[in-house]
Amino acid sequence: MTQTATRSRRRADPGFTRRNLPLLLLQARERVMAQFRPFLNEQGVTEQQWRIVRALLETGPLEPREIVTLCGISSPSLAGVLARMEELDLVSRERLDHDQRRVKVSVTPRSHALAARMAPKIEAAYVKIEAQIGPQFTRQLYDILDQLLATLDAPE
Amino acid sequence: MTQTATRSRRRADPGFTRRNLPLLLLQARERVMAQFRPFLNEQGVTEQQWRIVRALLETGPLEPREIVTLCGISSPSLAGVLARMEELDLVSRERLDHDQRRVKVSVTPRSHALAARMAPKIEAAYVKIEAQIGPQFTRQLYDILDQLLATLDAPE
DNA sequence: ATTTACTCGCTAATATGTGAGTAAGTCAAG
DNA sequence: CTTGACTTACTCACATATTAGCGAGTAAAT
Repeated sequence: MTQTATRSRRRADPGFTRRNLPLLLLQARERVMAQFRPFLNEQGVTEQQWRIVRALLETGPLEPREIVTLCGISSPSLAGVLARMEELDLVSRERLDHDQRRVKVSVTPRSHALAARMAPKIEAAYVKIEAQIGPQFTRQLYDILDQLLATLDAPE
Repeated sequence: MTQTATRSRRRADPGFTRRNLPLLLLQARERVMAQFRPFLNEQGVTEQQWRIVRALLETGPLEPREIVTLCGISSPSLAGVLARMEELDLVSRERLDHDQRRVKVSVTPRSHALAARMAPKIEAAYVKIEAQIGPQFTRQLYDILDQLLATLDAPE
């Protein structure tokens, strides 16, 4: 009976030999994000909006194409996100003179003010996280992620 | 002038001292997922559907509450996902007799067949990934993620 | 038996992700 | 100068995420 059950389970269940890596990365991100989410909600910004504001502050004005690759937001999503952010006066958009296809996205005073309110809390959360997992482990984590990203670049 | 520019930039830009960890984890997951996505599309299943099928096959029938924590899908999302999966005959749902609030979600022959078609390609993709990043690095990656998840468990 | 607190799955409204496709703009070849 | 390949941002249809809240069901305390 046990034999039959085992046999039929084996026939039906492919029996995965590897753990679910995308799921592990998803859960890891969620755990980290949970440390920051309260501050985002407090300030009334979404994760995507904050990612874009932070990228613009660090890099200067960007074009949608660049935001897509830098922030990991798909082009169709970005269209709506930027429209809402412009409505909220978090960014401004303007066409480039020499190439009417392209757009320049810039920060506004309002997003500067937002970042000024957010930054201390974000920094404090990072300090707390690093204290929990240890400085050596923190370095390892960043190193591993950098190496993974460097190795698996071209989707093919 | 440069001084003025610098001064005004400093006033506006909080100057983040930490790299964007959630973004790094997001990008890492996306790079890995890109190795599997073609197979999912080929078989006509979404990422969430496949995560659920795989969890059910590995663990046996589950209740929605358990799927939420195991698969990292929020309860509101899961309602729609399960409804569509039931429509596609990928899972079956039934109320528990002794507690009418609860539901048991089970796999169907169709999802068994799906998994049988998927498993070899998934396994091959893992082999390819591990070959690219090396076996030692692979272990480090899983270890780091496990430790991170073990350390940052309770959101508070 | 009834109130009370709680659990569970679900709905509603809005924002974002995914896959396919499109219109306008640019540019090089004919 | 015009055609055709290409780029860029965008739209559309649908699936999922997020936040809040709801209604039925359960169980413990009255």
